Parts: sequence; C-alpha cells; structure tokens
Amino acid sequence: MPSTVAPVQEMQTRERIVCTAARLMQRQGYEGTGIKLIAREAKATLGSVYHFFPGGKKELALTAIAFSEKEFGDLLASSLATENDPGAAMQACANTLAEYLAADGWADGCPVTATALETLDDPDMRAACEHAFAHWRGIVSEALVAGGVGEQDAQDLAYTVISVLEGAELTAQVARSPKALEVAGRHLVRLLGTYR
Amino acid sequence: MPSTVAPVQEMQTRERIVCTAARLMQRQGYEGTGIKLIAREAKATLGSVYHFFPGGKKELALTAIAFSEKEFGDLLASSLATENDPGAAMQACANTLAEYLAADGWADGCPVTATALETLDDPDMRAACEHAFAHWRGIVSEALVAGGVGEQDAQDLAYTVISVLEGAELTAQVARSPKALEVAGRHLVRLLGTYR
DNA sequence: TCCTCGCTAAAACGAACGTTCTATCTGGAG
DNA sequence: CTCCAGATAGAACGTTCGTTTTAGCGAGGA
Repeated sequence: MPSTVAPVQEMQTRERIVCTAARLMQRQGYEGTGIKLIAREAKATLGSVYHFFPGGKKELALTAIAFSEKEFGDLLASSLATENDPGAAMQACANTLAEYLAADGWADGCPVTATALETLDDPDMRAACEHAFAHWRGIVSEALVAGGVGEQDAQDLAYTVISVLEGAELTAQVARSPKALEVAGRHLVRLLGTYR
Repeated sequence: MPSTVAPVQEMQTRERIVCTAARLMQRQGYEGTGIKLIAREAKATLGSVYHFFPGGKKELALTAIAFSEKEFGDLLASSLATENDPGAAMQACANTLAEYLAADGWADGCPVTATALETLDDPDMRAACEHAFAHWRGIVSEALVAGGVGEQDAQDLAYTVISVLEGAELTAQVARSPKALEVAGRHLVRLLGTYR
C-alpha cells in the first residue's frame, strides 16, 4: 500500500506530464506534438510517461483533454459567478481569453479545438472532445436558466455561446488581435439581451 | 514555349494534387496529412508533387489553403446572391455546411481551421490563414453594408458571423449533429435583425 | 540487512516522415 | 529522326515518430 507521501510525488510528476501535454497540444495539435517533446518539456523521462500512461500517446491525450475540459469549465463558472448577468459574464470570459492569448503570444488557444479536428476519426478522442463541449454548454445553459431564460432557449443559446467563443478565439489567434473576441463579447451581450 | 494542350494536362494533375491536399488537410490537419498519402490519393507520384511544388509540403499547403479560401468564399458569395437578406443568407450558409458535413460523415470541416491551429508558429502559414479569414469577412461585410448596415457595425458583425460559423461547424463535427449549425443560423438572423 | 516495488533513466526497435536523387517516359520543335 | 524540356516513376536518404525493453535508483516492510 502506498505511503502518505508517495502519492503526492506521484501526482506531481503525473500532473506535470498531463499539464505539459495539454499546453503543447493546444499549441500544435495532437499529431504535431510528440511524446518525447512532452517528456522533455515536463522534465520527465520517456519511462515515466509510459509508466503513468501505459496506453501511450492516446491515453495521455485523453487525460489532457479531460484536464483542459476542467480548466476552461472553471473559467466559465468563475466568470458566471462573478457577474450576475450571463451576457456580461460571457463578455468577461471572452475578454479574459483575449488577455490570456495576448499574454502568451497568441499561442495557447482552446485546448480541445486543436486536438479535436485531427482526431475526429478516432471514436474515443471524438467522444472526449464532445464530452468537454457538452460540459461547457451545460454550465452556460444552467446559468441562463437561472437568469430567467426558458429551458429550450437556454440550451440553444449555450450552443451558440460556446461556438462563438471557440470561433472567435481561433480568429483572434490567426489574426493576432483581440478584436474578434471583443466584438464576440459585445454581440453575445446583444443576442442574450433579446431573450428577456 | 508550352503548347496549348500541355498546360491543360499540367493543370489537371496539379489541381488534382491541390484539391486532394485541401481535402485531406481539412480532415486530419497539416501534421496528420503526409505528402505520400496526398500523392497516392491524388493518383500522382511523389515526383509529380515535388515537380509542381519544389517548396515541398509547405508550398503545397499554402496552395491548398488558397484553394480552400476561394471554395468557401464562393459558397458565401452564392448564398448572399441567392437570398436578399444577409441574415437569411448566413442561415442558408450554415444549413448548407450542415448538409455537406452530414453527407460525408462529419469529416470535411472548415479547410483552414484544422490547418491554422497547428501552424500558428509559422509566419507564412499564419498569414495565409489570416488572409482567408479576412477575405471571408470582407464578403460578409460588403453584403451587410449593401443591406443597409453601417460600415463599422458591418465590419464588427462580419467578425462574429465568420467566428460563429467556424465554431458551429467545429461543434457540429465533434457532436456529429447539425444542431450547432442550425441554431447558429437562427441566432445570426436574430442578431443581424437588431441592426436595422 | 535484504528485498521489494514504484519510479526513473536511457538505449534501441520498426515504421513512417519529408526530402532528394536518378532514371524513364512523352510529345512537340528543329 | 533527333533532341530536349516537362512530367512521371520509384528507389533511397537521414530523421523522427511512438513504442518497447532493459537496467538502475531509492525509500519503506520484514
């Protein structure tokens, strides 16, 4: 049975690998990110990577997607918790994404997007990405319902909110400009405003 | 000097390679698509590929992006030409994208998106993707101005229109459902409707 | 002390990558 | 016919990929 200290060490190295994988994959996609590079950047060895992820690159990628799902979900939730109006919260969220992007040279985009498009033919990967998107939509949808929007309208709006955030972040990265995210925030406020 | 027949043959083979490259890259991204696979699928040999594209994979990818830029630009333009209301045109465009996606098993998404995210660190590739996005925004913006929307509002709306189409197409691919694109079309109609 | 076991370290595998090279083919010009 | 540039064909290069394998480390349990 593991001691009380060993698991901490274990999770530190493991989490370092997962975090690095997520960051690299959101910068250069799934195919573009090598396992050896992940190990090097995470200051771990190849042996450690395959020790924690016997399933290889795919298992690591699935874990990284789940990690990123939680990361962005927390950003959504905290934005919605800070602002009481859902529209203002989504605008704040868009602006936060723009700040993050500008801070790291427009490299770290949506963690799931870059990986998703390359791995749609793999059922497991696609399912993981779909789970992330559905999770995020659920957070937005709940907040909208709590804000007085009807159940059906809220679910539909959640689709568009997540879609426009994804698309605007991509646009901002390609253009190296926060403009797409800024106007997306304004338009989301305007769109959500028509539902009250 | 080339004869009048030889260039036709030349362009046929060349275009076959470009078209195949664009299709494969929109399915599996830049890194995930090998040059040898492109040659095989295009029924050309490796020698032909490097004959027409001495710059190798990158030059071919840049050409494929330009090809895709025109392809989606034409879809935008034809939708705007068919419908007289820009909002209805964008909704029709979203529905057309949904039909295409469903027809090919949700594989052929936006040609630029998949490539863009992996190659943001390459200035030439990023510039090509940015050029495509800007081109598409220009088409939408012009149509909005022609529809009576103010110049500044039209430019801002063009950002969001393209962003939401990109994001909704990605969402639809991952979910294997046209829903994201359908609601995106409805919400675009609604958003554009507030500007008249 | 010895032994075990979670973990690290590094070498090595076959396969596939992008690219280069040489050889062959084809069809119009001289 | 000869000739040659455009185009095709395919072998081969070195590198890097994901993965496997083997050896070594270092701290608890008996």
